[in-house]
Amino acid sequence: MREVDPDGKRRAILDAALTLFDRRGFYGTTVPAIAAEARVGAGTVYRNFASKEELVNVLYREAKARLAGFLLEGFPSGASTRQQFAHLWSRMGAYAREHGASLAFAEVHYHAEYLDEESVETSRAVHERFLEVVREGQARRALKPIDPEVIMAAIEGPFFVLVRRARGGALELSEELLQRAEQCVWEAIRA
Amino acid sequence: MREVDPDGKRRAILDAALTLFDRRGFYGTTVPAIAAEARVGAGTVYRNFASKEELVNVLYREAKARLAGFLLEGFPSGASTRQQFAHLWSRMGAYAREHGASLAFAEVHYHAEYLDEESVETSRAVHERFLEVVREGQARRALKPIDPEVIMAAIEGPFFVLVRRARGGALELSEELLQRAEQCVWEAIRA
DNA sequence: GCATTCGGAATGAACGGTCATTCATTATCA
DNA sequence: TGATAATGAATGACCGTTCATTCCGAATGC
Repeated sequence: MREVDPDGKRRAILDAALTLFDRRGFYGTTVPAIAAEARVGAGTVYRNFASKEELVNVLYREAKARLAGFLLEGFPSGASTRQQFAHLWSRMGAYAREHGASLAFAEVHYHAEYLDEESVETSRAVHERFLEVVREGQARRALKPIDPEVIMAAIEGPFFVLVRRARGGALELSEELLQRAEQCVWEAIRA
Repeated sequence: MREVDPDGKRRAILDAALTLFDRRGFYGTTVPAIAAEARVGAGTVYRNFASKEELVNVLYREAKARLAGFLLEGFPSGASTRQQFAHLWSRMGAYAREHGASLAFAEVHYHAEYLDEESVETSRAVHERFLEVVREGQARRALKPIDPEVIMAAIEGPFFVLVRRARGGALELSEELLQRAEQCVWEAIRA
């Protein structure tokens, strides 16, 4: 089979788009700007993606899937809920450090109107996967027996606020800070 | 003194802008669209605001100030930290219900590049005001003696996630849900 | 080995449309 | 009637997208 995109132009376009969408949002980013950042001609963007909308959707699904894959990598299915939570939290921290822009992108574009059905479905599926982890923790009586959405919000929420403030330069996402936060969040969700 | 803007056109423009910025963001909203939504001519927008940028900044500062004022209205300075927290949480819920768009606007535009120095300063000052409340709770040994930013994130974060999901139609911001969440958050931050 | 041919990849100037903003004109009212 | 408020068509810039053209490496013929 012939290799697709041997020069990695498609990849370069996706990376450039991520950088710019992260900085100025979907409407604030122009296709010529993406092309320039990727060092390709404007036409090349349209050789790889049907439209600016398709581009942002491909990027969104990729960001969501990559995040979910990263968090669940090495997930200790057999371990205690406390240990499972520690795993997820630590992976979240690592992901924020390594792929900050991608993380912010996956989070902030939640339910934007340019997201198509497939993207919304991807988002829903990823969310559902983590709800299952929460439900399992509840079944073991390790987590509070309340609406799983509240548990999810108690985990995601503080994390995203800290990541955002860190990306804005207001604080450093140090190991210690994340560990303090982990302790708080665990006390919020534990049964 | 002559009354300024007796027809409330400035107000109408601000309200229209909030509706549209909330729906499609800053770059996704056009000035003619704001004018149409406010039922004024496009030129009238420029009679009241120097530019689209000034308009969004005025709106942002107004949203931030209104939110802070609302939360601190009737704040029980003499009460226990637990009661102070209950007050803030309940006001947050009321604000989300009454001014959802304004709340989302004040939150999501955090550190957008079209915000000017004055807006950033307003944001910083409001944040600082709430940090002080946290520090007082820590001084009384009612809250965990950790970085106040973590405490703030533990409060704000879950709340904003729930509000966002509720606005997206994924769940209802019921009184019961908010009370469960309040209990979780309190356990996260209490000493 | 070298010249030639070939076809998809890449390009960026050009296009129709829309943007933020202006301003000549009209409407309003003290 | 004069001063101010309001208007919306006009403007120049820039948008997303197209497509005639160029580029480039593999295949072919000699």
